[in-house]
Amino acid sequence: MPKSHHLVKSEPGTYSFADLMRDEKTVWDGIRNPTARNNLRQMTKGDLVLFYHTGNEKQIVGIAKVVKPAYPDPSADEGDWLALDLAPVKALAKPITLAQIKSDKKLLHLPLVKMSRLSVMPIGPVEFEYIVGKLGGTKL
DNA sequence: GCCAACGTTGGC
DNA sequence: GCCAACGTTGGC
Repeated sequence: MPKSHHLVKSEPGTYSFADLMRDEKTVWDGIRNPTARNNLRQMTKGDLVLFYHTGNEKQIVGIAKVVKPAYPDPSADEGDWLALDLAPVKALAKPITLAQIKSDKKLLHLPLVKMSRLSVMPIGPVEFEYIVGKLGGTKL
């Protein structure tokens, strides 16, 4: 399966990228939205994931990777929900704010802009590279 | 505090 | 099966 790129959101007060760096690995569970769940299902081992902070920050702060693809969410009592395991790759040299994304024609179409409730979404390879490399000033 | 953009629920 | 009302999330 070809590699894909995604973006996940987290409230930094609940679980931040710094927490992921500290833990070295985490279970990404608790997703209760069908669209987000379907996106989780598309992610395979080794896929890179942008890590976005919601709330006061509203910015992409780091890159993570999938270390274990989707499996039934252990935190779900009922229903068809998925979790997966994430590990940190590196923090972005320069975080990219939502305002910056909204003001950039190349990124204006990202689901992040209009579908504010969606917590897991695909990102095209071109956009991913543009965000990480050009805007984020980060080399993988 | 309000609004936008969903998803869910329940009456019909 | 439709859709109005309500709930939720996240941004402004």
